[in-house]
Amino acid sequence: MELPASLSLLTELASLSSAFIKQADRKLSAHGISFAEFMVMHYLSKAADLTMSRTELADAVSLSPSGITKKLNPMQKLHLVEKEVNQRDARFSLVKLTATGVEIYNDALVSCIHCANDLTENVTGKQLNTLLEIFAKLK
Amino acid sequence: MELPASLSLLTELASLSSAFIKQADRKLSAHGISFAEFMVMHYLSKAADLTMSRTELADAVSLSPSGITKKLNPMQKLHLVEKEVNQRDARFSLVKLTATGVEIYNDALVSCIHCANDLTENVTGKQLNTLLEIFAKLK
DNA sequence: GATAGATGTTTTACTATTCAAGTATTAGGG
DNA sequence: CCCTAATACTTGAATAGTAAAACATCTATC
Repeated sequence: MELPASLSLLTELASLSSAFIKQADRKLSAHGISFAEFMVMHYLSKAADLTMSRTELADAVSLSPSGITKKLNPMQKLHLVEKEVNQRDARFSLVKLTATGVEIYNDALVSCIHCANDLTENVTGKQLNTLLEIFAKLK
Repeated sequence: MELPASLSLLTELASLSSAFIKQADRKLSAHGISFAEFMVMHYLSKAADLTMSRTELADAVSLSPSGITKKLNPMQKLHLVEKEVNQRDARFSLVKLTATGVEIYNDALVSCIHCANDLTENVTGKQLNTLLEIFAKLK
């Protein structure tokens, strides 16, 4: 029985991403952070004023509301990020990447780029771009 | 600062796979199974005699040795899979998809294919195959 | 054929994540 | 104004995963 390509995509995507994330985790452990924490800092580093709302951030890194709280708590204690309460509406709070956070992120970024290059060494730059284009349609 | 495509691939892969798996989980919950459990049954269903060694299976679904034990335990209680001890070497044990397991898997497969089709509706069949070819090189 | 080491699995302790319930704050209709 | 409802976040309980230690079984050497 022949299974559809869409299903293969789903299963291969799951398997590939799990392998890639494990590899990145291993590499980033040298910087004392997980891949998930790297992703938090990555999105913050690209945001205006290094600041995002918690819900935006939660969406970006695919975490639930409680998930983002629990992920950010230890990062605050390490002074990688800081919380800012919105003056107009105290329910909203903002998260900002600190100077320390920027520093650690930049170090980790170098490792993470190395890791990503290693993981993709068997495909050409053109193929990478093709992948990214198709990924954009899948969102 | 321009980030390399390899890094974008890593981050997009993580984000896409997380979204896809959550969608599949939602769909499969109607059958009382998680996507991870579906994947276990999926690999077993393709194996000769519906049987695999635990380590093969663990590798296939990207779980640690202890992870596969904990995943299989409840599935055995539900009689979806059964354990068979290897006669020659009692350290090795085999996992087999039961008749009940096959039945549940086939039902779930239909849902999962629907789900995969929905998730990939914005890309052409040709693009899907391109993705799969490049994924094969990334392994 | 005893014993040391290798190999596969399970248990234990810990981390990460989610859902549901609880808290805090704001907005809007009487 | 004040109460209700909506919104953002946090906490508590439960689930899923890992790593490391423990356990069981086999292999090979003396």
